[in-house]
Amino acid sequence: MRTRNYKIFFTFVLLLPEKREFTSSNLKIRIKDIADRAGVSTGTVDRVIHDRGEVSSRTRKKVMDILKEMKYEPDVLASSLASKHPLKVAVLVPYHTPENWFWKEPLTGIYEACSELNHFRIEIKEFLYDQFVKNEFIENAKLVLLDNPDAVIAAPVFHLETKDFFDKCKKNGIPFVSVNDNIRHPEQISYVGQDPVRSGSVAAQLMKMGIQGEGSLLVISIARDKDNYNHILYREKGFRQYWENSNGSPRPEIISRSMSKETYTYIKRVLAELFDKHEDIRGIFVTNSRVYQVAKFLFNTGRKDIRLVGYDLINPNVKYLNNDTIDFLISQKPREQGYKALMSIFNAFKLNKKPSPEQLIPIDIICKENLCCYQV
Amino acid sequence: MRTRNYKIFFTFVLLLPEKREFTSSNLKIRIKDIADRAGVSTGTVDRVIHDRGEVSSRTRKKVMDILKEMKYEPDVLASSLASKHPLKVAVLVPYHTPENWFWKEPLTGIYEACSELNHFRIEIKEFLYDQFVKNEFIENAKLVLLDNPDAVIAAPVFHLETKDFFDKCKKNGIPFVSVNDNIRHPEQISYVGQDPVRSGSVAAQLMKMGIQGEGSLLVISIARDKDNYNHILYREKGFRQYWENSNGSPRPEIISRSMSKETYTYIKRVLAELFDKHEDIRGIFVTNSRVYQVAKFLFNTGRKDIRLVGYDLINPNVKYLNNDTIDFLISQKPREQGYKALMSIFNAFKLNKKPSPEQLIPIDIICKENLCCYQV
DNA sequence: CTGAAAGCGCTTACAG
DNA sequence: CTGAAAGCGCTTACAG
Repeated sequence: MRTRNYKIFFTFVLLLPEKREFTSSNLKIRIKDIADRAGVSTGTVDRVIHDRGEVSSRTRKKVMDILKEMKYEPDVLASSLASKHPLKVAVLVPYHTPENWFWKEPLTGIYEACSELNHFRIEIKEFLYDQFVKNEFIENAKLVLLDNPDAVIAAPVFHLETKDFFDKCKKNGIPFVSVNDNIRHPEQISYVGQDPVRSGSVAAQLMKMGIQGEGSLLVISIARDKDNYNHILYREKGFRQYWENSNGSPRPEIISRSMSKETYTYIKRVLAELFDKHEDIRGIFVTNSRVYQVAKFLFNTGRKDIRLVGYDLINPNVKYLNNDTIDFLISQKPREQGYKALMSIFNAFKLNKKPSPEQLIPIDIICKENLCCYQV
Repeated sequence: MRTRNYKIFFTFVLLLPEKREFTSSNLKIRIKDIADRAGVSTGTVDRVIHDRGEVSSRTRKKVMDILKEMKYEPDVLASSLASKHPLKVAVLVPYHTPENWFWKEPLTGIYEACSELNHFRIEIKEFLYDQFVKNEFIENAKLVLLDNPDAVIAAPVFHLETKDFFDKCKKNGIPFVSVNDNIRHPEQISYVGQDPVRSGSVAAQLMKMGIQGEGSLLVISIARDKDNYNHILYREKGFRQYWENSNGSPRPEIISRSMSKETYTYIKRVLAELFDKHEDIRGIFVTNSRVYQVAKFLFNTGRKDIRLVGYDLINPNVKYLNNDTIDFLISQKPREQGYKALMSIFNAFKLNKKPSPEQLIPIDIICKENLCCYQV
């Protein structure tokens, strides 16, 4: 008689100086056990488990029932070891450049997760598009579908087109995870990203710490198209909400201004006008990563008295954080997003664990002093 | 002829709209390949790899050489599947109570990691001691050694005694990871925790944002014994360093005061005296989790104008963060510490990956608005 | 539609 | 000190 492995599980005894130990108990249920019980072969059980077809509906039903009854859980190790097919994951995100490497981070996170899951065979295929060119998105989305991956990770930069793409994934039976922005597709297995409204409130609280007393605040949104706009709107909303909810303290005047061009000359002119018009500006909240443009203006004009808060640890921002022009940056942790997205897919496929539908990333506050810990 | 699996590896081609794919290439090296090459059996290779003895030094040498030459990497899946012995990890940390649950978190992190590594057989055994009772530490340290685990995770609350314990681990060939506090034992495989000096500087920058202009700052250290003292000293050092390095801006006077009793009556009296003596106090930095005691004082005396920064997301602190008495808390992320500690051990044992000797945890800044993201 | 057998890469008694 | 063989739990052709 062979020795069987025991299933390990936790006993949570939390009496004080007590020890807690893993306790071995009930035998692990194997495919063989299911097969014996159902009076079929392991091959058949495998077919049922993986829905490979070629099983009579009667047998199928019987096996399914026993599977449930005995609470079968697959052994990922054995399964991966025996399987010849790797898990193919397609990643559909904007590409990055040395100047704008924000979108490099989710990829890095994905590869990080991948290397932790080294032993399970996972294949990543990248489909990268220009974040400002809708057609490139559409083109790449098509390629993804042609490639027929097991799962998809996508950043829904273009909302309508992404919805369309997700619909098609659904039709082809390909599960998908949305990162960084949430279009709330009913079939997405998870959203991994920040709560933009909340991050606006965080910005507001940081601002409040820095300004004390009266004065007005500027909310600057710099974006050359409306497609990436959702985040911006939500962030501003959160920023305003904060002041509305904080009773007692003096409420500053909040002036919103959006700019449709990203050139410094343009931004500089608009800012100069704003400062002329409003002499009591105490702080500026920039609703996305373009905060460095505003920082440049403040730095060049020697306005050290203005509090400045914005988003993302991209290089130009870091530079102005280090010379004290930007006070705080809020990180979207794009790397963590990628990491968690891939992990969710792995868990869903290999461990049959459904990820929680909304995986909110913490809103990290970065200042000059703690910056080093976040730059790996 | 059987079909061989190919080893998967990354090609990092970062040209722009290019796709990046996993490319299959060189065959994975198996024990069998090594055995063939060395003219021995797989059993012998296994003995060499795991240093199980019973191998002639000649054979051993030959196999070792080939192992290196062919860059053999074990297949964890197969190895775990075949192995009967679980990885036994002993955890030596203070126990927690409902009021003081800081030390619950590393355990939670460890179990989190454990459940991610579900399929590999890992057994955790807890050895918990009263953080204020040296003898309990010593007693539990002995028990750990008796238990003869494969690896140890320990929080070096009592420095000398921990050194002694680590020495014994070394002698018994048990690798150990130090969490939360670093006694820099030359043999520890890793330290997982924060940089306390740096966290003091972060506190200082947050303080600076909030105070503008002149005034003095209080640094309060509340600890009833000297054993946990290292952190406190380093944090204060970082706090002072910040002002020394920040030129230009007005430098506040910094008044340090340590309290050896934790009772509110005592703390209240001392604080009242300090406020009497120094009328221009603008902010208080409390160097550990006892910040709630100071918050209580400020709250009771209606001093809403004082900036307050301290450590750790324990319940009483969270309460005062939520009512705006504490402005910022710095989190030591004890859960993440536990998580990383266990992962390091797993990597070291199963994947032969040496962890980096110092794994610094980011210094997270928590305020009322982003608190929710950090409370899981 | 179903089963028997070989195989994934490693570890483990067992025999010598 | 060494090797041959069985086994970990699953998947995969192949034969019927």
